[in-house]
Amino acid sequence: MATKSTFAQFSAADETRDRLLHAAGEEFARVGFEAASVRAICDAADANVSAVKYYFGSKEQLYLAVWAVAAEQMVSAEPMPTLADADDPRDTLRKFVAWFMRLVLTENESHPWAGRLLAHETVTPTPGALDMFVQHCAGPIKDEISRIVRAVVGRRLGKKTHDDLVFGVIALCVNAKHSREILTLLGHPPPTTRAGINRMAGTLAEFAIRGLDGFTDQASTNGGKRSC
Amino acid sequence: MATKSTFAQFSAADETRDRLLHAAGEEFARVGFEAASVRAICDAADANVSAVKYYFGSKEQLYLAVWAVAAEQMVSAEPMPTLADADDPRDTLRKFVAWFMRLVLTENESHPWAGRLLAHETVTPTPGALDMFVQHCAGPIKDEISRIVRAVVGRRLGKKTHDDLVFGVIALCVNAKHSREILTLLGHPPPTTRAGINRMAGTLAEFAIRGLDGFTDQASTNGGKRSC
DNA sequence: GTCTAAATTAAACAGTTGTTTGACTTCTTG
DNA sequence: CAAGAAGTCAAACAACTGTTTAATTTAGAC
Repeated sequence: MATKSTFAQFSAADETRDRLLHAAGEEFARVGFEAASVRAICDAADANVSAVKYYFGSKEQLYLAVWAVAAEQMVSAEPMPTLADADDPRDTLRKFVAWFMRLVLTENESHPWAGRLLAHETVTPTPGALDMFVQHCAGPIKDEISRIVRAVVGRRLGKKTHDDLVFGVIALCVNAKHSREILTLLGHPPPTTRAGINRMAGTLAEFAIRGLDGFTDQASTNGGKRSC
Repeated sequence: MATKSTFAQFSAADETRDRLLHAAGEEFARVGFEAASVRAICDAADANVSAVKYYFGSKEQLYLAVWAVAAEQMVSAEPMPTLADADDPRDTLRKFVAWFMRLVLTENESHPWAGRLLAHETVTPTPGALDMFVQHCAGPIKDEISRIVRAVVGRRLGKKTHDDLVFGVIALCVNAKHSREILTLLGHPPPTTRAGINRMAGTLAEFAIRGLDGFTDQASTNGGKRSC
């Protein structure tokens, strides 16, 4: 197979495929899997209705293809901060919270679909999609937060308590995205600019650090109350 | 109008209406407004398809009627703890977090639909429904948490910082419900028993109290670092 | 028993859904 | 140039959507 012609062939084929994938990403992100219409997607992609069968097999497989792209886009955005042995775990937590909130709240072209795809999945799970996301994205994030929390606290806690704190930190990071509509109606719309997100992340990181301080060895010896 | 006959007449009429309302609540909560089928609801209610027009006018008005019932069920469950001047605000926060998490995580017959209706609305808002919920349920809860946070911190903070902390506390309370699917896949399913919820609430309340302590007058004078 | 209003019913309406078919054009390869 | 694969297309499929119609049954009032 000649390189030029092969490239041209695949380029022509993949061009329609890519338009389809992009239009599907927009639509699935906007309204979710069920409510998205194959016809609307094909119209937006300037393709025939039967193109989705030709390139992906079915609406469901197109959806999974979109998810694969979205998850890939998400992990290949800004790299996740990790805790090195020499680091101050509190500083790492500050960096991590800021990174996480930027990842979740920023709506740019680097990962335009993941946030809303995930929102739809949490309410209306589709077999396969959520599992893939958890394994590739949520799992590693949770594991790193778990390490950081362990380092900040400085001692082993009961598993339930430890996990509650880990998911508490996660809650602080994702809630603004998750409850965006309600927060807006309550007069506190989430920030969208990088500066605004960083400011909010700073406040919540301090909140989390002080919260975790309540579970250090020191703090536990006087019943969790501050002694000063 | 004779009381007996009137009662019988209205009872007969409202019986079908109530069956419809109940079946609709189940279905709307399960799959959301768009995905719910009028025919499926009527089948479950043992009623004719045209009954929803006869009793409610349209699918949308039936949905709003379900929402009205769900919101009413929610506010008339366990009463919300409020902060009295003489109370220790930290104790009130502990009680409030426990109450809030029970309200959100408990799945009983007192408010079987509200949680999932709200979950669908946050992702796919329906004009009217979310506004009504925010005004009747979310608003009062946020206002009370705002008062409690103000009392715990013991001083006026900047509006943004204050609101961030308020919604941080809310995030801790609602995340387990909100992210239930993901938490389960991550091996940390939210508690369902009253005891389990109260235990988790205890951990998160201490986390929140210590977190807020970082924003007291005392703490701010030494740059947010603990001096002991 | 008659009259009337309330309640219920089956059937049809005009759309939309995802999927499929078979003919048609485009392009690469021999 | 000719064979054939790759891609595209309009049209139809059966199933479903919310809504509406008009006929029918039910039940209480006089």
